[in-house]
Amino acid sequence: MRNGEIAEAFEELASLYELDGVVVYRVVAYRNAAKAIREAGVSVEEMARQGRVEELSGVGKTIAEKIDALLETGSIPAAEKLKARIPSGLIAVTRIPGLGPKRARLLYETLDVASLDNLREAAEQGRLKDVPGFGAKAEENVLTALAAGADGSPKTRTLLSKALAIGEELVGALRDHSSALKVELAGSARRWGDDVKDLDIVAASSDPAAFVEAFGSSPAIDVVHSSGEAGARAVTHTGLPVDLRIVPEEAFGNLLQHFTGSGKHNEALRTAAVKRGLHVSEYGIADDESGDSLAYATEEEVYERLGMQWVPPELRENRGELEAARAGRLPQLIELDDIRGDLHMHTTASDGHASIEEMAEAARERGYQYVAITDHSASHGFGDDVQPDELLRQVERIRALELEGITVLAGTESNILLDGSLDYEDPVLEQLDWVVASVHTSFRTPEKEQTERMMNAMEHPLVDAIGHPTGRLIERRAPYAIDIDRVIAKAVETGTFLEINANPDRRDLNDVYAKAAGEAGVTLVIDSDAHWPHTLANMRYGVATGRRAWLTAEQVANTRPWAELDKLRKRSR
DNA sequence: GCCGTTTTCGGCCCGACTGTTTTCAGTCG
Repeated sequence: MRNGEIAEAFEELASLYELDGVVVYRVVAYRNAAKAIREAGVSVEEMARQGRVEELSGVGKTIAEKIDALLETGSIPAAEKLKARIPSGLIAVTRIPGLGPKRARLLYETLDVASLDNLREAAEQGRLKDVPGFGAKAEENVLTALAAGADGSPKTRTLLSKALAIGEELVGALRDHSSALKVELAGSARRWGDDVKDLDIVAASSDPAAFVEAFGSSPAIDVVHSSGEAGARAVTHTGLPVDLRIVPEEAFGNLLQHFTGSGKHNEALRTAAVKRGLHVSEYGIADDESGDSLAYATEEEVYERLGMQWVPPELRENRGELEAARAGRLPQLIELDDIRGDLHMHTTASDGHASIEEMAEAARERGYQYVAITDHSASHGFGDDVQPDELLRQVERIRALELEGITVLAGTESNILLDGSLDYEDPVLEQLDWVVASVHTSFRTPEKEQTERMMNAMEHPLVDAIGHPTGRLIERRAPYAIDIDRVIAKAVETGTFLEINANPDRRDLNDVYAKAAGEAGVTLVIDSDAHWPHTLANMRYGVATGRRAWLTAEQVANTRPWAELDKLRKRSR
């Protein structure tokens, strides 16, 4: 069973217990365990088999036993028992704004509301407003939410690249406002997560009223729901919620820290601070001993006051960054400027939209020293295939190029066939400078075969890197079934690089797997997979994933000049 | 239910808002 599926079972269990009314800390414990399982980076099923799940922070004896039961029988006995008493349809009811577990439970007990359909009926018949603690307003809010399309599913998220396009535009315009003192994008966008629920903008302004007014009349903003001197809540034309918060400049550091999150990072940071008699909020840090509360203008000062290094936003997920920051041992994270070349891109020979020269020139303008042209291969289909003779002609053209200031490498993104072999013969591959191997077919192959397919490909002496190793498309397609631990181990053993594909729809390897790979000693490459000259700029999403994976420049091959990278790969061993 | 620079028991972040209330519980971020 995959980590995500195990995590989901515990999230459901937490919701059921919450509806049952157990002490909140038990619910929190199950949710924390679910998060730890989801982000484990290695197979939790495998850990369970080895009796090691309690090594995960947040998993103790009780939850370990429940994991065992889940893996053995396919369900958690406690959850089955609860479902006999509490309809699981109530979980959807708790996702209606304004309704939480307590109120959903009350509706179940008084009105027999066990699903969203029941809820709609009760509200339409005017029965909701007579329940103690409810009123006309509550009933109206439920009907409004249902009419607006609330369907009890978790909130929709927006791909980071789409959210950033809007957020950077908004922030840029607000910085130009005459009253702007400080303006920053916060929240998960600042942490460079895969996707975001909303945009958080924090600001200091000499004239908050005028500033909020300017925000509300930005071209990207559709409706402003509420606004005042402290900020505003609005929605863009694309339906993305945006929160603007304003504080005095002297507390800007506290506000930025608070709204950058993550929630889990802040929670852990505050819990640790309380033990030292310090209380952290978005307004300042209160000290039990002196009795006063101090505000800080910068985040650096906030973290310093709490006795630790400033934590880069990409690391703020409560994955060990607080311990590292206290010990002064945060890694020196890779930066976009460290990248020397891009080793995965397409041209019109396959499904790209520009020539070799256009791609190379755009890369040179970005300051790169080298690029590899890696068009799709012989079995690719969709009319985008490149047959061996065509590839060899492309190699000749590349060798004959006369471009100043950039090295163009002849490469391929060769399909990994079902048996793990590539779709070019070795004599063809030997003519190339760089080989990326990727899975583009048979996504639904069972895990064992899919894993062995990829491991076989890594055994090939000419395969330099595996492209987008899990095949996921964020929000659109789940990763194919693959045992990532075995893939990582094989990458270490064979000296094959694993790619972080920087396409913002992919970001594959993801942060969790890339961190596991880095820790195991895998060398990674970060590539744009560009199909146009301008999408070479997607590199920043890959570097962000690398930063979220705690990677240093040292661990990423293409931070080196080509001659050095060349010596690092398996064919030079 | 988990966990330990205060602890193997007794805690477990902080603040704002809403709607229903005579002082606050529940929800949300």
